[in-house]
Amino acid sequence: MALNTKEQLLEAGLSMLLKHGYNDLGIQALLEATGVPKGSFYHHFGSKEDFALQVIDRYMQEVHQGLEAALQDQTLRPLERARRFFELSREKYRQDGHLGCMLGALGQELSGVNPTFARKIEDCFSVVTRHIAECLEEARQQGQLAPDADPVELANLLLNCWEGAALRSRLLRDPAPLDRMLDFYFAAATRDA
Amino acid sequence: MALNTKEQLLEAGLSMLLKHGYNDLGIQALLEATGVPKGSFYHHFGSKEDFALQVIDRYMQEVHQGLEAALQDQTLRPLERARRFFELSREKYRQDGHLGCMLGALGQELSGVNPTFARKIEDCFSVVTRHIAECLEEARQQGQLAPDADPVELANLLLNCWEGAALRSRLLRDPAPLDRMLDFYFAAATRDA
DNA sequence: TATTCTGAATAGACCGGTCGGTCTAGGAGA
DNA sequence: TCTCCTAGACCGACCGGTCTATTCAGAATA
Repeated sequence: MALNTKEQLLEAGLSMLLKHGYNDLGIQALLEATGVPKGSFYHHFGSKEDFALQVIDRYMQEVHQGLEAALQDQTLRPLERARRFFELSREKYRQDGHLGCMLGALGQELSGVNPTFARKIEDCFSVVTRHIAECLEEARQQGQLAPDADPVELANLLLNCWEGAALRSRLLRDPAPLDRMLDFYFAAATRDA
Repeated sequence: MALNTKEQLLEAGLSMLLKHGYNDLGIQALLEATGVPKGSFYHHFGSKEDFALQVIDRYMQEVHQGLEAALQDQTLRPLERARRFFELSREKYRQDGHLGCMLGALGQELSGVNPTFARKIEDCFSVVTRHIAECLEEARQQGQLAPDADPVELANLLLNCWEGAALRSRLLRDPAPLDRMLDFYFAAATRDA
């Protein structure tokens, strides 16, 4: 039951961290929600911080699944693949109750004070943008983007604006800002192809 | 000294809330930083939440100053006025140590759990977008934007993307994402004027 | 196969410290 | 004197984390 318990904690951590953030999530609440005793928690995790970092790793596993599902889809042209990734993310947010992106939430909450989390989350973002940038480079080569477009900068732009839209979507519990942002971005990026 | 004490608390609250967020900011730390005894705090504020809400009000006073300084500047064309507002904000972020926007930070941290803050912060955002939208409408009338452009939607887009860039800027302690976002947005919005 | 051993995992009482918040007393200006 | 404000001791609750006892599956031994 060892792996099972750890999995259970990480799984609950995904939803509880997304909703409560880091500081408002008590270990005790997590244990009550999962029925796991405290001793088990500190057997599997060195600290609350260690736990949260592992939850982020798990979150990134899901992100990578999304990236793979969208960016490897050979039935789509490159730009549509990139957009598909964010549409898949939007669907995940919907399933989670329109609470937006955990990376954005934890990044805002913790990066003012905790450099470990700031670096961790920035690393996650930069991994994602790297994948998106590769996809956008393909789009550029296929003429979907202007020949002088900068895929890395465009990818960062896309992700950053997405995170802003995700915040607004979290405030309003409404996915509309996400779609509006994608419409605007892809219209703008495509226009001078 | 009554007003003075309250002012002092709000002033310290501005910087401490921006850096620490809500849950990581202890009343005690605030009192030690200001030299104010606990009794005074609870004389002026009903609770920690009440205090934070008033800090947000104070933050919005500064935002309104920025809005006024930028959007009323008759030496600039409307679109340049809008951009100026965000450039003023960027300078404020710089002074505060590149910690981004307090509304975005508190919005992400608290909106999952606390509807009072979610509503409050969404209200702040919608007030700002309303001003920006008026300015963009003027731009549309003057031919700086396409005749069929939707100023309200464009204003929301602008603010949301800005908040995303502010998060990234906070993570990296670097204003570059803010400027990149403005460049992209205004190039895109202007292109088909 | 039966028995012993062992280390991982479970279980929760318990710890000091800190949390937000209350209370009462004193001081200052009207 | 009366009202506002300062002042800080004090409160119970809860925080993250430690500690020790116990359980239990499976390897080792015979």
